[in-house]
Amino acid sequence: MFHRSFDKDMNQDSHTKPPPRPDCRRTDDVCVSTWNINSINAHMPALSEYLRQNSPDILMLQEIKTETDGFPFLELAAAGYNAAIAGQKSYNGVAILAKEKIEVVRDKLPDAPDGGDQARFIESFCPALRSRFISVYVPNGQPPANDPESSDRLEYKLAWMDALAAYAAKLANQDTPFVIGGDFNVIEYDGDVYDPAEFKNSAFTVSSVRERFRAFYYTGLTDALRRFAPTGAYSYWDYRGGAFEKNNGILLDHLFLSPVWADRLVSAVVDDGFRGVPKSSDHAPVSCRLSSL
DNA sequence: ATGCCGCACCACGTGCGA
Repeated sequence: MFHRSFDKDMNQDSHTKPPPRPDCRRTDDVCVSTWNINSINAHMPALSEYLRQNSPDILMLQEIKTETDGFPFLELAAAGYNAAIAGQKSYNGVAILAKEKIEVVRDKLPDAPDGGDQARFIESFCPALRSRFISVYVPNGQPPANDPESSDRLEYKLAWMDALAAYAAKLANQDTPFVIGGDFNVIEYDGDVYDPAEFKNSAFTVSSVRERFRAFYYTGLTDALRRFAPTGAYSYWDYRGGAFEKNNGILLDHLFLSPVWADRLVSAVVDDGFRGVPKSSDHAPVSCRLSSL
């Protein structure tokens, strides 16, 4: 009787779809990540391992700290990745890694201060994913140690963020879906830092910076991580003082989705295991899954 | 108040980062 019944059930189900697999197993999803790598050459082993384990379709990188000449194109190609880069010697430098072919749309933020001399922005288009992907590294804004009263760097940061908000507003009026990922160097809420008092009135928390951060994403963008990460999720931990072990972290890295992608957001997470490995960046990757267009 | 750590480089000291 059991077998008879079983066969009958099978026949009844033969024209229905199989049960959905868990989200993490859906191979048609698009995985998009961002990571402040703090020198791509110093942290290539960790990057290779991240690509092998997580296999993101797109990875936005910041602080690659090299020009094109020193960029590890060959190793990345061996790992199955194309790269678009806006490089700079020693400091800054951004890139976008992609499994599929990508085209550089621009390698400077329009109307950035100093004409965008600092390599903090790169915009790509991926025909296979029918989307733009933009990697940004917002200026730090803190004064240098030898001139703690100066405001030049904060002013540069504010001007840069004004230009970013203006550009996001332009993108919002275009049809192409996009993701803007990067290190925004903003502590949006006091809950995004282990000790708000220590960062009070810093270039990460002052209202002028928070206001510009919101002006940027209030153009209609969705912060992927906010949908899923709890308060107290961090993406940066200082190298000093055992900050990672104490979880003395800060949330600085974000993935912002245009509306079409926001409707397809499946999950988002900080891959904080990659902050714990030896010779790691001081930032962890942030990644999200999107159901494909 | 300072260094705490780790990166790059006109490198054995300095600038930068958050």
